[in-house]
Amino acid sequence: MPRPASQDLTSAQERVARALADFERAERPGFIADLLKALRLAAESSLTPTLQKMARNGFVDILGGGAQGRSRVVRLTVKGRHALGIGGLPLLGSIPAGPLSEAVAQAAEIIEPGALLPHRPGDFLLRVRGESMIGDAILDGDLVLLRPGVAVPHKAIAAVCVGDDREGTLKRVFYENGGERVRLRASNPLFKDMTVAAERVHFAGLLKGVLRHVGSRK
Amino acid sequence: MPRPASQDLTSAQERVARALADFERAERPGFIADLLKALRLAAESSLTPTLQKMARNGFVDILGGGAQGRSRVVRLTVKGRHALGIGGLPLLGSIPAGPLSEAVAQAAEIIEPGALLPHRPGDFLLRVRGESMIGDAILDGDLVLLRPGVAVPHKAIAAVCVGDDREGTLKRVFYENGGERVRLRASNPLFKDMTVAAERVHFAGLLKGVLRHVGSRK
DNA sequence: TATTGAGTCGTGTTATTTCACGATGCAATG
DNA sequence: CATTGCATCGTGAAATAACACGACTCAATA
Repeated sequence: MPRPASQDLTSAQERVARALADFERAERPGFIADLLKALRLAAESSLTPTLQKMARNGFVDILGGGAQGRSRVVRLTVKGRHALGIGGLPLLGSIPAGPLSEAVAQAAEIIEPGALLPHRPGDFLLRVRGESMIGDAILDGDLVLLRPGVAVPHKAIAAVCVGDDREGTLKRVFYENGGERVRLRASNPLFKDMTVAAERVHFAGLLKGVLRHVGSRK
Repeated sequence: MPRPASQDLTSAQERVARALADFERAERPGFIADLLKALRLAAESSLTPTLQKMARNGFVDILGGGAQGRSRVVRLTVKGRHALGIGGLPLLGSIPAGPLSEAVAQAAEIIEPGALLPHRPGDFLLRVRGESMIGDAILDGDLVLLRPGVAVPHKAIAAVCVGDDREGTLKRVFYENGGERVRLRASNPLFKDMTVAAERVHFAGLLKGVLRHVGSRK
């Protein structure tokens, strides 16, 4: 076997990385002591040099430490997870024709689950009821990500409440008369436009994303 | 101020929780020593009782420890993040009419970012090109979550490759002649159906989800 | 007013960890 | 065959963290 390049993991490094992946799956921090047990290593000094090499190559982060007695915690980086072929969702350029692992290696991007739908604090989800936005490819049962407290641009889709209406609906927003009046349009042609005074309209949130589960979950 | 119920955080507990949230945002593990510094507490014994109460009430997890010299790492639980009103996306029952915090408190569910689109190892994303699935509310530029290696049910949508075609497309799949032939239908009526022998069809993945970003990301 | 509990601080003990050093076996390379 | 790098193991010393204890303040209650 040729000596692996610094982009790859040596066999021992891969063993360490897999153990770290197990820790991550169990949502446990990667304490050195636990890692030692999982790898059945006798002494901490058997692990540290390997770990330091992995950290130098960017496969893991070593947090804490720096002084004697101060515990370290090891974590896989995105690069480390990628090197194992796990974690994150590969965003492929085209439908994979050959073996999957090959396609994953060519993945244009690896997207972490948490980054799938970028959101800020304050954002919220709403489950869409009814077919009123079917023309904008939003179906009954879809989840929509809404952002309150931001300006709703002309022609954008937002969750709006009119007057004392508590329920509210998704509508495409058009400003008319220099902003005095607001036209609300459902994208289903069966629904008619509604035009109301701007002060009677309350924007609950601007549409930032759409999410749909197909088939049974998981 | 009345003594808070065990479901709420006392002021000191909230301070600790906010510090932990900061750590989480910075993707740093919650070492006791770092926590002490962030809270400007003089001694570790000032923090431990508070932490233990929070752990008993399910706001934080204390990992590690158990023996002298073995470091602990503290992490906010989902309940803890919820108590701070941060983290996770609240799935609301209806559009919030009043103040947002009230609506969030009534949230039917708090969804962690990683659980938004449930996926298994091996799943991958593909960016949809073209308007061929517009009738199924999948637009140009949407991301679709595909699961390879599972059976494609009748009438389900899947990424398919026919023959030597490498590109592949999203199609709705119908089995005919007892499974001998497969009819592939784009949901855009401008595209015609295609019927091919089952052995010439390769399913790259079964559609499990659709994801759309609206407007600029972030 | 007395009581209760939370939060804070300090001290001492003890177990554990990190760190630094050297030594060995092994595989692949030149 | 000698060299190089990796992985493993052992030892010793220094430093630190957890743990347990008691004491104090402060607020809200009964």
